[in-house]
Amino acid sequence: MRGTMATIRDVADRAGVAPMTVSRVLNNPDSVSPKTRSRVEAVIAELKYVPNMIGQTLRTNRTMVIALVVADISNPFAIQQIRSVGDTARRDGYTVLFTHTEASEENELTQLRALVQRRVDGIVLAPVTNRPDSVDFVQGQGLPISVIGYPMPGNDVDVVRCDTGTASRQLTDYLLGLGHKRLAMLSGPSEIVSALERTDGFISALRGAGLSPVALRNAPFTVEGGYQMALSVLGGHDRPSAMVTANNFIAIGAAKAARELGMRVPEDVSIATFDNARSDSVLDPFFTGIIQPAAEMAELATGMLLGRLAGDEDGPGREIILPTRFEVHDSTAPPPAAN
Amino acid sequence: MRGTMATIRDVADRAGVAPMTVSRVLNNPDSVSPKTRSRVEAVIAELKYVPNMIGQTLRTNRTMVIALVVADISNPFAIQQIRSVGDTARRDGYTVLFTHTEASEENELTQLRALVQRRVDGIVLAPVTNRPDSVDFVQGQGLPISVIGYPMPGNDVDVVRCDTGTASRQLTDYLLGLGHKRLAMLSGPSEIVSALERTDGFISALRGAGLSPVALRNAPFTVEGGYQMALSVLGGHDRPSAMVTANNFIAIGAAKAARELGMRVPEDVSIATFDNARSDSVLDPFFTGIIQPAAEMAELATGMLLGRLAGDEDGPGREIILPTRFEVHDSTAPPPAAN
DNA sequence: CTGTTAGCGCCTTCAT
DNA sequence: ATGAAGGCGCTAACAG
Repeated sequence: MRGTMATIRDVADRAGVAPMTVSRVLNNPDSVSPKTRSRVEAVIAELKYVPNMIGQTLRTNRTMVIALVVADISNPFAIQQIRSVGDTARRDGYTVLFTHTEASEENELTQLRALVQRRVDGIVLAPVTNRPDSVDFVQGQGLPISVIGYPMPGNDVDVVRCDTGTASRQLTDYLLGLGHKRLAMLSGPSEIVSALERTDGFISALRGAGLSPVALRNAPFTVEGGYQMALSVLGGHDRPSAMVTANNFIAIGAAKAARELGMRVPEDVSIATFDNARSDSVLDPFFTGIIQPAAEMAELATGMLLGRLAGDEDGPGREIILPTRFEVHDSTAPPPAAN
Repeated sequence: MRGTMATIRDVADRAGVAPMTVSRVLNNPDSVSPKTRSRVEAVIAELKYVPNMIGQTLRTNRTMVIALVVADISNPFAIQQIRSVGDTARRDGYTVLFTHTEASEENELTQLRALVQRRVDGIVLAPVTNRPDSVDFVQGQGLPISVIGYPMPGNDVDVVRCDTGTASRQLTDYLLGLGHKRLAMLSGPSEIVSALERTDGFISALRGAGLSPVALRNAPFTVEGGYQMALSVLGGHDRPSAMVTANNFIAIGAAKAARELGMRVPEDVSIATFDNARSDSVLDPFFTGIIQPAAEMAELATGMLLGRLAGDEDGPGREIILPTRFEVHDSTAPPPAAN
C-alpha cells in the first residue's frame, strides 16, 4: 500500500505540465493561467494528490511544527496547555507535536533529542525540574525554546510562570486568619523547585504569625503521596487543624485519608491547596486554593516562541510572571472549638 | 540561529571521510573500523551533530511517526489513550503525533489531511462519529488506520471497542433490581452513535421489565449538558427516582443539578453512568457505573496498526470487542420509600 | 572497510 | 505564463 501515493511529478505528467507548474498551482495559484490551473486541479483531485511536506521541509528547512513537552500529562494543567498551545500555534500555521516525559529528566532529554532529529522549528517546555541541561541542549542546536512554570536561573530563556512562593504565603495567611494555629504542609518532592517554593512560603507565613509548622512533609505529587502524608500527619498525637497541600492530587489524597480517619473536611480539618482542579471536572469537595492561569501561561509562552520564529524578537530571554487567583470554596473553615 | 545545524557532510569533511561512512557509524556501527568509528564519533560530539530525520525520511519513505487523533481531549479517556498509544508505539521505535479535533467532523478531516501531508506512517483514530469519510480518506491515501471506540459499519478497518449497548442494559437492570420503576436517561447528542447505543440499551431493559422511561433527553457530553437535562427532568412533576447518564460529565452535571434542587444522591435520586472517572481524580461522589478499558483499547488498536506497519498483518479489518466493567459505588441506592 | 553515484519530493533560481 | 536545472540531507546500491 505504501509508496502508492501520488507525487508532484505524477500530477505533472498526467496534466501535461512541468512539476513546477503544479507547485505553483499549490502555492501561488495566481501565477498560473486559469486554464492550466483548472486542468491541474482536476488531476490533483483525480489522483487524490496530497503534497508531501517532507519534500518541502527539506527544501525550505522549516517543518512548521513546534513541540510541546510536558512533564506530567495526568495533571489537569496538561490538558489546558495542550489546548492552549495548539490553538495559538495553529493561528500561525504551525502544528503541535506533543510529548510527555513521565516526570523523568532522562526521559526529557531523550524526547528533546528525538524532537531535534525531527527538526521541529521550536519547543515549548513544561519541564521536570529547573536544571539548565534541557534548555542548554535545545539552544545549543540553535532552536528557540520557551519554558512554562519554572524559574530557570541557569538559562537565558523565555519563561512564563507564577510566583507560587508568594501565593503560598497568601494561602497560609488565609488559614491563619480563620484562626488556625496548628498547620501542616504536605508538599511535593523536595528536589522539585515548585515544591520548595510552596513550602518556603508556608513557613514564612507561619513565622510572620509567630508560629511553627506542626509538620512538613514531602512526597510525590500524587493521590497516593497525599494520602500517605495525611495519614501520618493526622494519625499522630499532634494533629493539625489545617493542611496546605502543594497540588490537587495531594489534596485529594489528603481528603481521602481524613475521611478514612473519621474526620470531616472542613469541620474537623481544613485543606487548602495549589492547582485546584476546575469545577468542571470535580464535584466535591471543591478545594479552597490557589489557581494558576495555565492556559494563559501556555498561550504566552507559545506566543513568545512564535515571535522568535517569525523574527519579531531576538533579544535575551524574558521572564513573565503572571498573577495567581485565590478562590475560597468548601474545604476550609475555622478550626474546631476544641483547638 | 537556524541553518547553523551541522549536517552529515560537515561531520564527514571534518573527520576526513565520506558522508556514507558517517551514516554507517550512525546506523550500522559494526560495518566501520573501530579506528574510523571513534574518529567520526568524536567529530559528531564536537559538532553536536544530530541526524536530520527529514533527510532519512525522504530517502526511506518512512517517518517513524504515527498519529493519534482524539475527538475530545477533555475526556479522561483521552489521557489514558495518549499514554497507552505512546507507550505501545515507543516500543517499536515510533513517535506519536497527537492531535485533537474538538469533536468536529470537519476539523477531523482537516487534521487528517495535515497528517497525511506530513506523511505519518499510520493513524489511530478515536473518531467524532462513525461516518465512513475519515477512514475512507486515510485509506484512500494508502495509509493504515485503526479506530478506537466506535463500530464502523461503513469501513473495512481495524476497530477496538466495547459493546456499550449491552452494558447499558446491564446498568439499567441493576437499577431495576434495586426497585426503581421511574427512570430517566440523560444521553449525549442524538447524532452520535455511542449516545444512541446507550439510549437503546436503556429502553430495551425497561421494556423487558414492562416499563417506559420517565424521560429521554439528549444534550452535549458536558457538565453543562448534564446539568440542564437533570434540571428539567428533576424539576418536572414526574420525577424519576433514578437516572442513567451517558458519560461522566453528564453525571457530574446531573449530580450538581440534583444538589441544587435540594435532592441528595443517592438517597433521593440514584445516578448510574458510563465512563465513570477513575477514583484517582475524583473524590466524591464516586459514581456507580460502566467502565470501559480505555488503556487496553488504545493499546490493542495501536498494536494492530503496528502489525500492519510491520507487514505482519494485511488481511481485512478486524473488530475486537472488549468487555466493560461494572462497578457499584456511592451514587445508587433503592428508591425512597415514597416511590 | 570505504567511497561514489544517484535519487527520494519539493521549491528557488534562472531562463524562455 | 511555463519550464529546466540544481540541491536541501540522507542512504540504497554498487564499486573498489
